[in-house]
Amino acid sequence: MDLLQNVRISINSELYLKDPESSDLGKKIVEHGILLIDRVGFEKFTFKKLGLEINSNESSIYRYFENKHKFLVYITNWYWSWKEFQLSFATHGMSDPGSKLIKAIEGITHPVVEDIRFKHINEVALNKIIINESSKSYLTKDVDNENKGGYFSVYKRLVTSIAEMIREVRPDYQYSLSLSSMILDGSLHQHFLKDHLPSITNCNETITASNYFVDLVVKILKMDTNG
Amino acid sequence: MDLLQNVRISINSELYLKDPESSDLGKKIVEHGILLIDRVGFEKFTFKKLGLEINSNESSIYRYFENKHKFLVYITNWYWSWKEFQLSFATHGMSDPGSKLIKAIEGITHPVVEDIRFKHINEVALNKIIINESSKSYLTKDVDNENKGGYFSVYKRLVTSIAEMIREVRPDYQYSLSLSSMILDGSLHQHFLKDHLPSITNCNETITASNYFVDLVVKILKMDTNG
DNA sequence: ATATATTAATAGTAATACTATTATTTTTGC
DNA sequence: GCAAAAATAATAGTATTACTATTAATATAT
Repeated sequence: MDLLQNVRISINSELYLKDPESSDLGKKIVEHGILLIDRVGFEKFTFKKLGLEINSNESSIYRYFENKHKFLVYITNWYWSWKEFQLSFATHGMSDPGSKLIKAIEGITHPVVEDIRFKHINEVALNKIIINESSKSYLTKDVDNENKGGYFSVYKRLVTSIAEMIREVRPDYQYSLSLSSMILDGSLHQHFLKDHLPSITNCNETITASNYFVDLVVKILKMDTNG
Repeated sequence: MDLLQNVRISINSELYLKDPESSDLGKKIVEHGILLIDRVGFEKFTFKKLGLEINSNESSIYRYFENKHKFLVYITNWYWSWKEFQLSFATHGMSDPGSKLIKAIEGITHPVVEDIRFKHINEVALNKIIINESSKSYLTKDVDNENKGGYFSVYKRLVTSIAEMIREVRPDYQYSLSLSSMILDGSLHQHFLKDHLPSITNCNETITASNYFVDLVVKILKMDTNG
């Protein structure tokens, strides 16, 4: 029996009216919602178009999600939960803080590959959404309220975990949280630049964002690289 | 005579239909447009509301700007042109590459203060827009076209200038462009976190974003700090 | 087999993001 | 000082968006 079969990403129930994982329609909404946002962008994405896409009705989608903003927050949370899970799996049992931190940074900065365990989620499309659209989920006038409602707690927990790994390597480093949050956000930004404004990044197919960020962290924390 | 009196920020003429600097109404549109976006956020901002605000008509504003997206790109360009000007002024004549770079990074990362030379622009409000809304100007499906049209050339030039300063300090550093673009974007991000998600940043009123980024660059480039 | 829950269909609303036309006011050139 | 031109304001109209409300049809569970 494959233990991983039973992995489930659970999401703050404030973000939906009816759990999309609880029905076929719900899963279809999430699956094709991701594909549609990736295709047309968040601004042009509407529940009406999504309804057409899945041969369902706009009003049926509204029974799962209040509005498209909450849908974006929902899939963003899914993504970071999934990343968090991957990370704890990849670094589990590692005793050397240095290698553990580097492993974590590589996990965060590397391009995403599909995860067959979640059939209705296209992680590659979702990752593109995270790069192009996810900042729109918090760059709003409502951010303080939504923060209180726990909308960003998964993301914050991930930043905190990596900050902890940083402090395990270098306890006297003053800026572990800022460095950690900068790596998460900066990695998305460098991936965006590589695709759209390549003249202002050194990252490309050969020099990866991973290379850049690992080098950065090694230098800042003055880590030994045995080689 | 004050030489600075004659400073003018000139903006890519593709971004407007009629130069807003050329009339009182145009300046009023820019002035109150900035204040209104700062107040209600870019999503809720409309030309109709702006018309009401300045006792003018929606259709009159449309004679200056095609749409609100181009207005955002316009004021973003204004901001980066202004920053670029400030920076070249502040670092002018500095011969030591190290102090020059640090001066530049401080200029980029420090909170903005009002510039009396531009009466119709509230730079503090504009800076808040840059932090909260400016990424929406390039996180669109049209970014590649708009990039070809030169919409982001000022920003790219600024990234390039700072990357050059980095290479003057450390010519063998491989990632000058990525580091430079990360400082510009990351600084806005840390300012945002300080105001809205303070649990995932070390930046606050006493430890500034400037402190963090100067320390970061000094460590990455292994710069001598005489002290 | 019927009650209950779920989904689909239809209709409707206020607001958005514009365009087009006409009227009025302001500027300017002579 | 007056006519022509330019700029602005007012009005009206459109397709789309982001929903809400109601009713009808279908699936499911006991």
